[in-house]
Amino acid sequence: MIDVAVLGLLKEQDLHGYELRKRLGELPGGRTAISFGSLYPALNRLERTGMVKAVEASTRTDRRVPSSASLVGELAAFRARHLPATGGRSKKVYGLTSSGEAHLVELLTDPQPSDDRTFALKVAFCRHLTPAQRLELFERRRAELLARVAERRRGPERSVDRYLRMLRERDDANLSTDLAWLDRLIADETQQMEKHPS
Amino acid sequence: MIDVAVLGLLKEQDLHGYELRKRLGELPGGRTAISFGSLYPALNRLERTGMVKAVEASTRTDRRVPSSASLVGELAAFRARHLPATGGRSKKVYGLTSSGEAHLVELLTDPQPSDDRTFALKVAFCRHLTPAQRLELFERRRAELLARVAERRRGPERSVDRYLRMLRERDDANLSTDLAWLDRLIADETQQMEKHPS
DNA sequence: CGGTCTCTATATCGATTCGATAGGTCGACT
DNA sequence: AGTCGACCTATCGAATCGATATAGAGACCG
Repeated sequence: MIDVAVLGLLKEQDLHGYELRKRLGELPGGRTAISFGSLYPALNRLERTGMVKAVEASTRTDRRVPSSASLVGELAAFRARHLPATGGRSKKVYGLTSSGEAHLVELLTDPQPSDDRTFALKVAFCRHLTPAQRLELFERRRAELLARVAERRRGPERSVDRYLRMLRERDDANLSTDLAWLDRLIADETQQMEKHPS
Repeated sequence: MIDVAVLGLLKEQDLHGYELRKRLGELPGGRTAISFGSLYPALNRLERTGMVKAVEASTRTDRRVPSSASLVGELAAFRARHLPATGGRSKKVYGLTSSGEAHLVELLTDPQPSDDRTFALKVAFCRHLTPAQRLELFERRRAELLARVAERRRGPERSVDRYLRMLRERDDANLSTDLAWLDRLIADETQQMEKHPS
């Protein structure tokens, strides 16, 4: 769901559509980029349901420190800091409402299994969860992956086709990698909880 | 694209919608399953454009050897072989036309970059290509993955957030796995071409 | 015998998402 | 002077999904 992405990004900072899409494409998790054809309708929907509201196009929209950006980027940032409301069409800057903030946590802790893209997004914003909620998220994903492994084992069927066999091998390898990665996440989180017990 | 999947499956055997979807879910490549809401409109579209046509609900629709199927499956296969037109609603069995066959090869050799799901489908049916066409498919994919690696290196940005860092690590691991897998495919294919030069 | 469950099978609905495209402003390079 | 690319919002048609309706047949159960 695109909602997780939008609410997660707005949680940290008010943004307008174009910038929202750019940051979405930048964050890891493999192919997170979405099209404007999805984004703008989604923003309208979220505004209609009160999760998000348009804020005044504030001076100082951009708070990022342009640490090692390109020359063009630095110039753009300079302009954004000193010459409000320049460049392009008038921006419509969106901000998260309190009910939007609540909805984000709901989406992040939603127990129904997420597909790969959605899970990646959840991890990307899981810093807004409690350690216990994070552990639950990771454990649920682990269970789901183990179910996939089991399901695959049920029907090996020994394909006659070379390429189908190769595809299966690739799936196995990626599943193993993902499981090992998840185990590392879970171990780290457990350790954190032991060091700082609530 | 769903077309690759449908045409690829029909290339080997005439099938009806329900069975088509079942087999699609069975073949490897991770989450290849599609919904009926996609399949039936797609079948209508393909029929309208002459890629596919409804054939008579022949006796002997099922030619699969029920080698190690479940008991239920064997019974169903037996029935399918001996009692035509039993079970469920009347089937509409689709077959590939010659122009559909040509379109399949076109889709399989289409040089524009495919997303992960589509690439998996292409590999699943690449046995219908010539060795040279297969090599091209694999090499193009390899180039695309290398481009992703390069793009990622351009903006490391050293996230402050632990979970974003972990996501990036996971992406790196999966990319490496995929590249190694692809190299194996390419090496095997090259070897095959040397052994059996055309 | 009836009840109801699962499997087979086709089909459609509304909502979501995508890809392409069309606007429109501005500065930079040629 | 012209055009190129960045920024920025927006919409359209088509593709796809998930849920749901409909329906026949056998299986399981008391």
